[in-house]
Amino acid sequence: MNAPRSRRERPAKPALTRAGIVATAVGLMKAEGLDRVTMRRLATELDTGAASLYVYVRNTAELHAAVLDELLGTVNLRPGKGEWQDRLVEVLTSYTKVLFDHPGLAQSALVARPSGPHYLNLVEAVLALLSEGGIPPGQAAWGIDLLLQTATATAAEHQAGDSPADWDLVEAAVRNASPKTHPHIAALGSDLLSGSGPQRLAWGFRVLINGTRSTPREPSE
Amino acid sequence: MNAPRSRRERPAKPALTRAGIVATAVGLMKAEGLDRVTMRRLATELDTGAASLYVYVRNTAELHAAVLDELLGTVNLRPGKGEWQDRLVEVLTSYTKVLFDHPGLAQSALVARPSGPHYLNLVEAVLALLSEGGIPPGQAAWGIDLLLQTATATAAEHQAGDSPADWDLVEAAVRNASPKTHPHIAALGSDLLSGSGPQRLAWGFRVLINGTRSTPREPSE
DNA sequence: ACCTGAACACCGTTCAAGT
DNA sequence: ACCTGAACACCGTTCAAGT
Repeated sequence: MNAPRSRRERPAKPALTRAGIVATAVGLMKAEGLDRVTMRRLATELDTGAASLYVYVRNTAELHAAVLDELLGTVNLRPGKGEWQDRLVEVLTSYTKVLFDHPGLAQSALVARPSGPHYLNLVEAVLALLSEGGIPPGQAAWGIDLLLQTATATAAEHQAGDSPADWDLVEAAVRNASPKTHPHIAALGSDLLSGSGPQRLAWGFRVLINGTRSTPREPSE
Repeated sequence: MNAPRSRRERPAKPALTRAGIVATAVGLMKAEGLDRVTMRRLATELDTGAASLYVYVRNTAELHAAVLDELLGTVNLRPGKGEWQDRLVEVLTSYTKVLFDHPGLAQSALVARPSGPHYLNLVEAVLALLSEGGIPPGQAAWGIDLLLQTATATAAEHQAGDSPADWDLVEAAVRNASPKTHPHIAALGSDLLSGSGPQRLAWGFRVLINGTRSTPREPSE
């Protein structure tokens, strides 16, 4: 009890810093989801007014981007042993899972192009694996966007709606497709919706890896 | 002048119907963008209160989905002559362009799974082309998701931010990547960001078509 | 049945004024 | 320089009350 304290015992309001704001935002997001990470809600959490945050953060989009990069620090960039393709799928799956586990995060990754340090580490790790696999550099340079975009979009799609009602609609639409007007949909039927999420995603990554390897960029490009 | 009219000349407020609401929403979206298609704004346009719309529309997400399907009616499903791959890329590019031309639409397509009649027509057209190309049905059934998702995500990414500031950040991040810590990023350098949007997208579609053709689904799946 | 006004519970962002 | 309260201009959705 030797440190001097202010007269009244209070939760000790810490000085505002960008790092502190982002850290609080990450905590709030883990607790309540990204859509609750609003300027006003966050300000309340920090025991201040929303206006004060604008000294450290340009706007809500930038705040969400900072939260995203923080979370990307938890992606597993060092997969186990195995073929380079398997390890690549492992990294991409880890990335997808991080987005998937935090509703709203994938959405924000699609809208505001990530460029934080943890995102760069992810890009580097994926490029290293593509290089190890002998993918031509030009194709790797364009292919990585496709790989990360697919991961991000899959995460955004598969929990954004959240509501199974949407899925019921899709299922009904496929089932009710007339063989007259939509013969191919009718023929494939439930196979269009078959497979678990992870199964389809892993297959999708293989498709992209194989396609990137075998599809040259036009000479003029 | 023979039809009976109400005493005062007024802009003739039409009775509310779901079709009328959606049509007005489409007009509003074309004029001001999807983010202005709010319940309140739309109600003002229809000269009523926001609460009235809830008789015809479950919520904002459903309204946006209806607007999306309306717009999908303008996708070109009957491309010219040429190899099936080229025609497929043409259809997908048309779809991407429709989303791209209407800010916010792609976002909404990612969040609320489309299942309207025009969307089904698009799926049918793409499946027909994959079938014509001899893609095994099982691979086509899963591949179509990948194709449409890539189109949607690309549209969402490339105009959502809208701000070139985001891109400047990415560019700076790539340029400042140290060869020590990020050797592959440094080695590829500007090639990571090279190419026009349409060039990269067309290449991406080829990657997916080639990959879908050459990547079998696991027997157990 | 359909429509309405009012209410509840929120938003992002700016700005003049204070310390 | 940093922080604040108040204001401006909005949101989605629900509900009791009217026609």
